[in-house]
Amino acid sequence: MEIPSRYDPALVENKWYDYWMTQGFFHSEPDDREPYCIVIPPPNVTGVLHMGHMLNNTIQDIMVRRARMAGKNACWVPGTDHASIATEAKVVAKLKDEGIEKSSLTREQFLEHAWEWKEKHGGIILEQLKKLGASCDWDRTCFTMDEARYESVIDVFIDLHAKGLIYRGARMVNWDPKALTAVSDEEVIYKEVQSKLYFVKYRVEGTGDTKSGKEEWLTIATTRPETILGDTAICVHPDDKRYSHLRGKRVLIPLINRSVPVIFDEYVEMEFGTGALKVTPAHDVNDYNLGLKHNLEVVDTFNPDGTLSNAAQLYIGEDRFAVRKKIVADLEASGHIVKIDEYTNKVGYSERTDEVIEPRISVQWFLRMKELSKPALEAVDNDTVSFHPAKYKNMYRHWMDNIQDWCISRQLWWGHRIPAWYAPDGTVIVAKTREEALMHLTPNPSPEGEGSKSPSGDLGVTQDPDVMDTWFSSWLWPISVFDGIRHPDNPDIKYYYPTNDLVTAPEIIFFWVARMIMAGEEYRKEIPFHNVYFTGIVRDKQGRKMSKSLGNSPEPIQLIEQHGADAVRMGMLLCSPAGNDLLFDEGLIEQGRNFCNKVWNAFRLVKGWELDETLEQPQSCQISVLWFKARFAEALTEINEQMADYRLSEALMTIYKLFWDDFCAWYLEMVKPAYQKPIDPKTLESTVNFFDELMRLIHPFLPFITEEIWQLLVERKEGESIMVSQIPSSKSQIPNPGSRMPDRDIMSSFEFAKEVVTAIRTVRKEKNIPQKEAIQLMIRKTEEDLADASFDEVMMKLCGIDELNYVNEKQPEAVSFVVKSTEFYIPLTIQEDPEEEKRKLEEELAYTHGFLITVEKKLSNERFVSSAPKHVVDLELKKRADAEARIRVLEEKLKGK
RNA sequence: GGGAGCAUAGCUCAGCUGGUUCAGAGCAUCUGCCUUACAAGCAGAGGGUCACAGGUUCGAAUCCUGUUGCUCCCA
Repeated sequence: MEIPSRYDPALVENKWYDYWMTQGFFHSEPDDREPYCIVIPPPNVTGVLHMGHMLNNTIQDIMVRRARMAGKNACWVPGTDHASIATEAKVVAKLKDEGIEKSSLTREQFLEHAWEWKEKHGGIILEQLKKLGASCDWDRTCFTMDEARYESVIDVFIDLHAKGLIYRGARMVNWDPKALTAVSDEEVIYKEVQSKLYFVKYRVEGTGDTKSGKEEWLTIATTRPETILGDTAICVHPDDKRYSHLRGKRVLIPLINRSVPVIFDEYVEMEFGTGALKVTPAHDVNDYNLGLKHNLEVVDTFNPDGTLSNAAQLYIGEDRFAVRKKIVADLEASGHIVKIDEYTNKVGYSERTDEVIEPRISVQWFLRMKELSKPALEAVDNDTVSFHPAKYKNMYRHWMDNIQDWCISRQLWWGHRIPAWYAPDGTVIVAKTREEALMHLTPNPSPEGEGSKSPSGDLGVTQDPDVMDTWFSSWLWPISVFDGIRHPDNPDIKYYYPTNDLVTAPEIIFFWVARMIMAGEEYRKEIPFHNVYFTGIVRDKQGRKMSKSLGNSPEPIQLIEQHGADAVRMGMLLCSPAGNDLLFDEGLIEQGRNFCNKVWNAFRLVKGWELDETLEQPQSCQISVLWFKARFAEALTEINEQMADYRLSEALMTIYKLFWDDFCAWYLEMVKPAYQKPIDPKTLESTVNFFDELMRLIHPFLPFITEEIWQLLVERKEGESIMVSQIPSSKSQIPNPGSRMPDRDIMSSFEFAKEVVTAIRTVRKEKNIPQKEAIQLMIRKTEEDLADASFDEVMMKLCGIDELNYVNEKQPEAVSFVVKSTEFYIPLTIQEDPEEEKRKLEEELAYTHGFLITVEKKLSNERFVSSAPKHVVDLELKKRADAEARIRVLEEKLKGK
């Protein structure tokens, strides 16, 4: 036998991926078939493949491959995302390593470096996805900043501005002092940190400043003493008796002695701290709102990079966290610190740079969300877009109901530049090009007034230096990959849009999913996809999120190299119940690998059979074929239902059991010829067909091994491939022609035979009868149990029975057992222990009696009989009859002991 | 602080609008086997008051209420 007993994925995976590529199987063009389309959640150009990608893309690949094999025109569009902040940070860091400061470069020079970086690193993940087997249409690969996508984003900005949905305004934004840009609410991650609560006292103005006057102090509690210099009020609750005497009074800010008013507002929690809150409108969102309400002064004490500004008066130019330490020391020295408590609070961090976010007032561009969110909310509410699992609908609705305007500008260079132009007089024009902007500014522009070279022509007009939030390009993705913004009627967008399924992580339901639905409704008047499948987060065995910093994430490519892509795909899926987080364990990949090996060895067995054309098909094989056909059809229905419900891991488990248990452990053992004996043509043909069907069923999950075996199973022509073959369907199932038995009867009849086989195996084991030693079996039927001999030959084969007889009498010199209400005897010379036998029988009898009692209890309950549905009552009646029959058999058997 | 969800075997999870011998699956564990496809295997076995306390019902893992514990989202 030249086929090795262990499957080696390294030998086959690249071979078949190359074959699929050269055959062009991944590419799709519109035609008259039904389309099936998925757009990939574009990975960052900064990223490398991590476990989350592996899971996410395995799922997409399974769905695309199934659709393709179901005869649909399947198209999976890949691409990458420019990741504005992350990429810019990487490029800045890289330049710094080379001794180049970003500030020393012009915008154009910097972007050259950025593009260079993107060309070098941007495609890494896509290349890695190929190792996983991803059947993306690589000819359609997109990038959020390539020409078509870039222009689409600009067009949309201009359009939404024209519609009055985009506006510019001063707001408190989440400022990232490291990246020097605003970020959206969604990009702030709140982390619990151990910090301190400082109790600081402020002197009430007009007390203690004359010799006679008694000093009076007001103590506040704060976690951010460095912002004290920006305080413009102290706020207390109007009902707070402790402070009611301070109405109309002012207090002095420590160290700088600025006088600020004491204000009263119900916003303050009396129980927290001292009940007195310092108000710093420039540096806290809530304080900002309080400031608006009470018309407070705004003193911005920070520079954009998080150092203190001139307005702070003290510590100018020093970092905010250094100042925190210093000011506490100074306050302590000046006697303003009352006490310092340990305190746990939540602090916002930038998702991209992990820097502590500084709330800051600045002028930004915003997108008004109320109007856009309405149709998008409806689409999910009425299941035009279905979420899987559906529990995310609640979360979605809640967010959409409380939606805030979207801050879409970022103070960065890498990205889609905001198409807004400023004239020296402050006029703002949104236009696609400088020329267009100039046309708006000067009704009759001079013909030579082009470009920045002629200041007289452009009147000193400058373009907004900022770019747009990365998600402002991602939200167009399902449309823009088909160029449907610029060319709304092109054949691709008309054919593929709306797409079918989106597979993504729940973490970006607002960042991305919700906004894509909005963009779809706005620009196509149609949803972008019918279904959204939310995968779980990949965690380690201890439930920790996998991350680079923890070092608890395996290197995916290494896993693939070690165990094969099929095994990795299977391992990931086995631990990913729909919508739940998955606790990844390399042991699961081993399970996947073991399964591949099982498939491989089953193939070795079948391939090794020698055919004898002259042989008749034995009855045992005939019935075995009929049984497996029925079992396969049953499993297929189950798998189809599970797939339709997006329960992929369950579908895979059904497949696992179908192949391993039903096909290998039972069917192959049933039809397997004796050692070195040939097989008959009918059985071989059926078995090869089963194998073929099983491979096609498994292929979307394990693309490589199934292709390898499918190609070796029978002679294939060049250009043939399992990935473009038909997936088994209930329609393709031929109802068993040679049998008079319906499938259901074959199945139940086999279940009975299985029980008998198991019982005989137990007897063999208990009585120490070696496998080689043949035994006799006698069956004593009862009237209740209609004789069914269809699997007798199968039983004989599986249990090493050389003689099988039906009898009417009890057999004295034999081991006996009961299945359902049929008695079986195996004649034995060995003496068995009558006491032990009796005990067992009594035990079983007691159990059956107990069971009968519970059934009779139900049946004697009139309210049960009258109110339960008929089929439930009938079932109880049948249970009673079965139990009674069994009791009769057992009792009779016991009498003889 | 506001909202959502979860709690079933050692682990990860199924268990639909209450009703099959309903308490399940896979893994892990234990016991036998190197039985000629596979020890990455084969044949068996054990293991759970369905978080806790009430309630509704002829009947509750399933529906309701409360308690406890955990997770996520928003502020």
